[in-house]
Amino acid sequence: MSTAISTDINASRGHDAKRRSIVEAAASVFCREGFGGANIDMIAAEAGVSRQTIYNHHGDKESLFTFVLSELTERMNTGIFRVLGTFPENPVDLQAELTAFAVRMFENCVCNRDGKFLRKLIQSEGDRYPELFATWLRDGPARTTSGLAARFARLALQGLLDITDPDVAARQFMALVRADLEPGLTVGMNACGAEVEKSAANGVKAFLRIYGKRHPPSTS
Amino acid sequence: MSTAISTDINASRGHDAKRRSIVEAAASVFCREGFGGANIDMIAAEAGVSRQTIYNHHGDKESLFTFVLSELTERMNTGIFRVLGTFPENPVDLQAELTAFAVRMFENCVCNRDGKFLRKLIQSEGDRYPELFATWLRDGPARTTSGLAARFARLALQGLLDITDPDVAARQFMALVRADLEPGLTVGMNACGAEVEKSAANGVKAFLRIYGKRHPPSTS
DNA sequence: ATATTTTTAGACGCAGTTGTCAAAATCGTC
DNA sequence: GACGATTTTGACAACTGCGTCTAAAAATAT
Repeated sequence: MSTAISTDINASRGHDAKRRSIVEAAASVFCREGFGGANIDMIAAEAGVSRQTIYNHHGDKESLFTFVLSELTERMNTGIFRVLGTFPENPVDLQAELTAFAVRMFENCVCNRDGKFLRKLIQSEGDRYPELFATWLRDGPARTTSGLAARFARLALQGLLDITDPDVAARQFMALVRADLEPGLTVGMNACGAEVEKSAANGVKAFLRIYGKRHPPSTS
Repeated sequence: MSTAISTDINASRGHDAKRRSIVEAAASVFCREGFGGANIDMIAAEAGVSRQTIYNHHGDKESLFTFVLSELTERMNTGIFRVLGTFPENPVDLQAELTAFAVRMFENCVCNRDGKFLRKLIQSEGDRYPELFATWLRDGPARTTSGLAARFARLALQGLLDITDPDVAARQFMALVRADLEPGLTVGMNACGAEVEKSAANGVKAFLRIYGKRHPPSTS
């Protein structure tokens, strides 16, 4: 029994290393060349394994592709929810903390390697795999929006924001903090740090002009 | 001379009809399959012409692709600037007119067939053709933003808006009116009329809470 | 050290694609 | 109806890529 377990664990050392490098390489090549343009030899070369190993692990090109897609989706989602957990719950400087939150969201989810790959793969091949696409949509953006909405609702209850529809507010928040990065984001470019911070700052400022509590009119 | 000209013109009747149908079909197939996945036979079949005709017109697959891309870019840009010309200059109901403007922009540029195709082609193959991509970026989104910014600046001068940076305002306008349509737009779906109007209305309302003139505080 | 599993390398058949060619068919015009 | 231009058809060679197979090599477990 214990032997069987240790066998499993040990066998998966180099094994899983190859598995991972295959996924990385496949993501990169599929992303660069599209599903139709990618070929297994490229992926094998980039992964540093033989072509046969890829076939051993994943059967065929299509299976490899769907595996890569679901892998990236899962990774991305865990990242998103980890960052969602850092949403300012009891802010003292709402503007600064929302901006920092937005920057975290970008750097860890939207603008990193996985985010770029996933975005492009969904964009270019989403039609071909409706199930994977639906999964991504349901577990990713949809839950992100509602998670964000819930947190904005909480802030509204605390009297820090003036929100009627939290879902709309959440979508507008995402749209605003990325406004300055378009159309680069749409097109696969990854924004660098300074741009991200500027865009986030602009976006949050605008967001607070929409939903921030109006200062009671001082008798000036 | 006149014969030569008339020959040219007449010869180009069915000729240009085929030219157009080739471009349409190529756009559709490239968009669906990616450059690598598309093949000339598909395009020929969808265009209702023979494969040879495509080679006669465009030389090879790559030339056809770049031709399609520049054709779509040009079409899209003329559409955008036509709509930009309908921006409300002397609005009586700013919110309603901006909303209608946003809807026009979507229905004529972003959400129509060409818009969807161009977006997807730029997304998936933009890296491969840096020149075409740069042209698109420079003549399309960049000029759209600055054209929009100029018009917002005019409204600000008229005292109808309270804007400091018109470029930021323009980008935020675009981002807000499409906020409810994400991530569908990113992913190639075309929104239907009702969704577009709702999203535009929400976006414009938010935009005016950012940049609308504050009503002078009434002594309530 | 040995047995077992995994990986590699190379060759292979097969199917699909590209781009070319020449002859036949079609179209528009006079 | 005859003419010139365009399009179609079908065949072609060269190439590429997928997926399979086998024997050798390497890694791993016992």
